[in-house]
Amino acid sequence: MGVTIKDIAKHAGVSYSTVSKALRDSPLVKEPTKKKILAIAEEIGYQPNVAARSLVSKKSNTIGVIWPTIERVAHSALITRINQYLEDQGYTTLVSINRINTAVTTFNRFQVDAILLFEDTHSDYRFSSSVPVVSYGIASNQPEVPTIDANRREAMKEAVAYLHKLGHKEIIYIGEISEQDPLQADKIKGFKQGLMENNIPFSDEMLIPVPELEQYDGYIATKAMLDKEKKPSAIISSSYDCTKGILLAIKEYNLSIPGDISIISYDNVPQVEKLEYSITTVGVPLDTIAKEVTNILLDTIEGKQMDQSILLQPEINVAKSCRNLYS
Amino acid sequence: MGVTIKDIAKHAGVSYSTVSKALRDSPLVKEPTKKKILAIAEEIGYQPNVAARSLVSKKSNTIGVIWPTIERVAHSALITRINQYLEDQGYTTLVSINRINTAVTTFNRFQVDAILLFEDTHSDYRFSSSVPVVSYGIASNQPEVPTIDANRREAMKEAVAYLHKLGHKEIIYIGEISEQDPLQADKIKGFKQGLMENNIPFSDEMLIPVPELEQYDGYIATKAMLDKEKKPSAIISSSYDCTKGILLAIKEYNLSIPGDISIISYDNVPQVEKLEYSITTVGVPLDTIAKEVTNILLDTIEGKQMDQSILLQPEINVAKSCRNLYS
DNA sequence: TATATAAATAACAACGTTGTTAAAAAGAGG
DNA sequence: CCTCTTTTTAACAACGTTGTTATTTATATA
Repeated sequence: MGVTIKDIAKHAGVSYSTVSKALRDSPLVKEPTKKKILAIAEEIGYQPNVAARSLVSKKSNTIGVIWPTIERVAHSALITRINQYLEDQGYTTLVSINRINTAVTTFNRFQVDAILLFEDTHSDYRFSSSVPVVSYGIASNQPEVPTIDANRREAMKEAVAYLHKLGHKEIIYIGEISEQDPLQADKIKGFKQGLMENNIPFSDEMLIPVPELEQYDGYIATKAMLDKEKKPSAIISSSYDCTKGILLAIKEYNLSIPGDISIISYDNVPQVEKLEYSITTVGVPLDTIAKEVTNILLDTIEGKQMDQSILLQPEINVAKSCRNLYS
Repeated sequence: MGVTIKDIAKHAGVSYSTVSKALRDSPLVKEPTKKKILAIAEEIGYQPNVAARSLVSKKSNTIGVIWPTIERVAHSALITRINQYLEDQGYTTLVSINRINTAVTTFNRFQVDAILLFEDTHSDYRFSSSVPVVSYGIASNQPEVPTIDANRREAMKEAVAYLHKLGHKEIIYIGEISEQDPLQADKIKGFKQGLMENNIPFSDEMLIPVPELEQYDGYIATKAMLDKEKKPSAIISSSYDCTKGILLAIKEYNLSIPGDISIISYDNVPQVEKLEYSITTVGVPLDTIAKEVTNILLDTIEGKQMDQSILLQPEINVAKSCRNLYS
């Protein structure tokens, strides 16, 4: 085990420092020598030792992702995407599923170049990290940790405004009604604000709660809602999975979209393309978020000063699921 | 940035080698000195440098977990549990969500002490690793990689045998019918074998397919099944989530468990306790799997030779969801 | 009190790499 | 053919730690 540059050096009959330079493609070593060394390295299966390398270079080309709640599937698509972008930039991501403090400590020991923190709830922690930390989702309770997030509130406001522009007044919101989860709470705030700004009176029946944001929950909630005599003209769904369930329920009741009922879905994930209906969505495209987060991580590594808090602006992706009541 | 043992040494007025020993709680340094050094280390916020440490000790006290399919939630609970056990043993886990080959390379560079590989599908890869690899789920196509898994086939056989013992003959299986996914295919094999061994003739209608193993899928499939005139006397559900959906559908049809219909669920996760009904389950308890996997990893690290393939035997957890037709 | 022995601490090499500096080899100019 | 550059390669220190060996200090024995 453990082929080192010294082994390569022996095989090639050069000094190990020459090998090091050849492997890093330094101009300080002649082309033929470089070729030869590279070939030998390949042949004897050389793998650079990160420990040694980062010991001297103080860089590990690794980003630590803290994701304590893997059991909740919420961020997995985003993390996958970010991982890809970082890989393109020559970085490796490593995920820790431990408590925030433990994870920060681990990543500091490993001298990752930056830490990306996903947190779902406002938990009470406090850590010190010599490695820069960027938080996605909700503002960390460490004020010095910059945060990036999608502007959920704005998205919901836009959704309401869009529906109102099409003449909708009986709008309902299907989603998680939780004070605990600030991400969900924010959406509801946006919904209410949107109503207010468009002079639509709010009432509690406009909020249909679901226990979780899964397909199943959307399905059940929608069926219960459709069983009532008074049906809304439009539904705002608070997540893609929820939307899937809503669509199925609507189909089961033989209602047409957007003929009988309009629907706009939060989340801007590529999967919407695959749905049976062409669904209008609002939100920050997953890919945009991934790109932004990646860039911020890279900037942070390069020591660029950044804003403390970045809110990504949502986009409406108009499809055919909302009916214009005026036409 | 970067408090090192040399800094501690200066503060304490001792040599850095003494500090190293004190921090590792070596008997070679006097108790008062140790105390003092520890205090100073704490005070100035010392964090050992993994790079340096593992460079010399060739150990990182880290286990690399390869989990390329984070978007599928299947293994998350198990990974969480394993992570806990390993933490108790002084190990840190790091998860890579990259392709198997990339992940193996990364973990080799990082010199983790062992690699735990989760793979869902038979993919065609081949890697070389100087670090020992243990695979969970399906046998790796690298014969030298030991595999540990739950005996799904046996579990299903036991489920059928149990139901047969209670007098059931109209048994159906609700689950994913996929040739692609060897884990699911194995369950079905067990189901069929169980039928055969108990002289129950098999027919295709006994297999109710679901697109995925989610709650929603179980719900829909069960409803469709209950709409037919001929209802089974017992259902075998192939996952916990599926079971949740099945229960809801049954409830919606005002059928009683086990009065009208019996149910036994695969998966042996602690959450069953929280279900509305007391459900009989079959499978290897999640915790048992986690413990076994942890032990095998630790054994592997210590260089103990192990069997190439370990199949964990399932247990039946009898509750009140299966009716005895003879009584 | 001098000496042998044990205990505690210090010094140093090593791990595998990189960056800098020194040395050797090759070319250019007279 | 010798000197002066320039190119290429070699040598070496450093990164922060651990394990081994050497040195100092304290303790026990005669």
